[in-house]
Amino acid sequence: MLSERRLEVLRAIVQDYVGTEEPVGSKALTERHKLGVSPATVRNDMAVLEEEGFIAQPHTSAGRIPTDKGYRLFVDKLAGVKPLSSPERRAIQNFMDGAVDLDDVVARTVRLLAQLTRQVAVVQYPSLTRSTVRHVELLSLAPARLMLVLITDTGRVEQRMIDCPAPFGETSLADLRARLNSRVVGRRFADVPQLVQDLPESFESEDRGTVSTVLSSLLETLVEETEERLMIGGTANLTRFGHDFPLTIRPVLEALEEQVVLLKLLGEATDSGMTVRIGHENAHEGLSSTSVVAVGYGSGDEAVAKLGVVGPTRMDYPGTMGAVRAVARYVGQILAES
Amino acid sequence: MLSERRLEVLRAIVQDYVGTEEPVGSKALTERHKLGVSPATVRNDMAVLEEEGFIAQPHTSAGRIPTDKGYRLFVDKLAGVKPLSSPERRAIQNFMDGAVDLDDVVARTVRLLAQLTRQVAVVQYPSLTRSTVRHVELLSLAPARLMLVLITDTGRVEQRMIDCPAPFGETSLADLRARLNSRVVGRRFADVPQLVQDLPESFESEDRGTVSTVLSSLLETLVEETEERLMIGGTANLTRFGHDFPLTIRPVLEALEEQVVLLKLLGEATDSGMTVRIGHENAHEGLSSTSVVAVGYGSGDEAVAKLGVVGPTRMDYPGTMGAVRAVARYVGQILAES
DNA sequence: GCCTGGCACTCGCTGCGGGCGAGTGCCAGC
DNA sequence: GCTGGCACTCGCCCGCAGCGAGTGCCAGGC
Repeated sequence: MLSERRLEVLRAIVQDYVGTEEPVGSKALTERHKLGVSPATVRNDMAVLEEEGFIAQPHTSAGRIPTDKGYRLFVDKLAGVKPLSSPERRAIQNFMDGAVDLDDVVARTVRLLAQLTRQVAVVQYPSLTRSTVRHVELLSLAPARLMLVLITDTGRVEQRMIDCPAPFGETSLADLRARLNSRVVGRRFADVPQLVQDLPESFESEDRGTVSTVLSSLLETLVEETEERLMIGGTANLTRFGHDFPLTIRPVLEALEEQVVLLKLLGEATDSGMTVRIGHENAHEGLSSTSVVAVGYGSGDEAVAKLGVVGPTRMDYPGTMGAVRAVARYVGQILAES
Repeated sequence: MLSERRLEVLRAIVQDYVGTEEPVGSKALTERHKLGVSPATVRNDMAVLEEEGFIAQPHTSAGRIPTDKGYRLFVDKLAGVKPLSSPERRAIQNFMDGAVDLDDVVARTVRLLAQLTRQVAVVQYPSLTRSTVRHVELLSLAPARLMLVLITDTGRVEQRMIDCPAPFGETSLADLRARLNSRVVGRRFADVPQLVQDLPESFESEDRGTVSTVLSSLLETLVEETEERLMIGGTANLTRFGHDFPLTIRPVLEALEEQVVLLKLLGEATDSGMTVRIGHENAHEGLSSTSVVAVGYGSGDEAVAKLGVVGPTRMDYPGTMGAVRAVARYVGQILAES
């Protein structure tokens, strides 16, 4: 186990390195932090920290920089979550309050997060699986052509065309619409399949085919749209990455364009509480020099989606975590209100 | 007026520079192109071209690189549009044919364009103003709460909640729905306001308020949603920009995040035919070292939106223009079919 | 036993100077 | 008007030396 002071040294190294982007040496450390010991002592501590794998030297006879493992320890044990300042809180409020619809909420959230953290922001749209149904509508566009519209409690709308096996009368349509809604409104998407399972049976045989078609279309929509969308922003912040970044930035931009990768990334985050993945902890190769800070957000007590930021492993973890948490809470509130 | 050969020299310079990314000298030129004259002659021609502002030297005693003006001349007079190879055409077809809905079409188009041109692709969603109405639906969610759903011929769906001043009966609702649709289906969005102007008058006085509310909501949707959306992709290609790109890439990423900027950019492109804006011809500061190749596309004879790519001024114009044009045509076809 | 000052050593960074070579401009000749 | 020749420019590369931040180790002191 590392002594108290050695942890303190690690904390100081992380803080200084994050601030200056340059390897930090023993002398500079004792000058900038009141450790109460001499550089020589710090050097000994550093040697131990290096042996344990928490810090490393880029070259012999250069200062030390934290390793992924060092950041991990820092995040787990040494750093708290830094609450936002009240001007920042007010800024969030002002920025978010003009949002008019779900797209707008998500778009504003992305911009806000990117600005607050000065990093790349990723916001997942509220997932359908965990949402509940507000309304299901069926429109008759042509005698044998229907349109299915699904409205969620988070304000999202999905639509889909249906070609019916046989013409479907207005009354049957109204009937189906009414029964469908009475069963599923207010229920979770995940529960819908069971709830509608026996619906076709209660219809006349001539309509049964169409009803089945409609239902399977509805279920398909549920499945398909469960693959979730997301929005990213603040990619320009990648240019603050470091000096050598042609090589660094490229794989990151590529990863960011792969929605699948990002969704997986957010998906890996635990449901509750904040998740921080540092450097190689990220499964994706291109993100091995980045850290991901993610947290779930939701309109009620449960998370319906996640948001977070992607930045260099050398990032201000307490500040970033504070911003991510604050934004998630606020977005949750907004969704709950609407 | 420049002689035939001098134009030929300019063309050779552009081609070589685009290929090698390095200033091109007189000797290399005569070796790689059969100009039939000696390097000395080419030097004289280069001196003239430089005096006229078509090429420039980064440093004294280095090769020449084309200026914006040089590229402009190249694009206008010297370069054709290079048609795609048939494998490329087939690739487009394969790639686009699996698209299931409008979002998917746009998403695939972006990826395709980015891959073909190896540049940043920008695709605007089909604009509502020029689209026509396929269907308007009104749903009653609660006694005094309606939902308006608007479906376009390009497959786009917009929805909006309406709080009514007074409860609105099912029959009145059906009536309004029918009359509304009979007036606007198949018409252009731009024409809708006139077409529905006198609708409230034909209703009972007790319903008139609600009808007006619904209509104004409809008109609002039209106006609001006319502000168009777009999708971008291939930003990772920015890393191929050049050697010095921290400074180059940053303003470009920033500009790309400003949807307004991009929309303006595409908006400036002429409606028909391809538009190429080179370097400082772009109004936006951050894009002064990029060129934009844009073209309109549409489901019928008229353009409903635009798409294009953003890349370094040093780009393969004939190839890029060919790819952009081919993709635009193909997307147009797909939209027309659906 | 732990901390400290001292000391020799490492090694990346910077600046300097010279040689190289691609490229140019000019000029005289065809 | 084209060409070969020639002197010149100047950016780039390379090697070298000096500097200095930083290290590891050691002997001595609390």
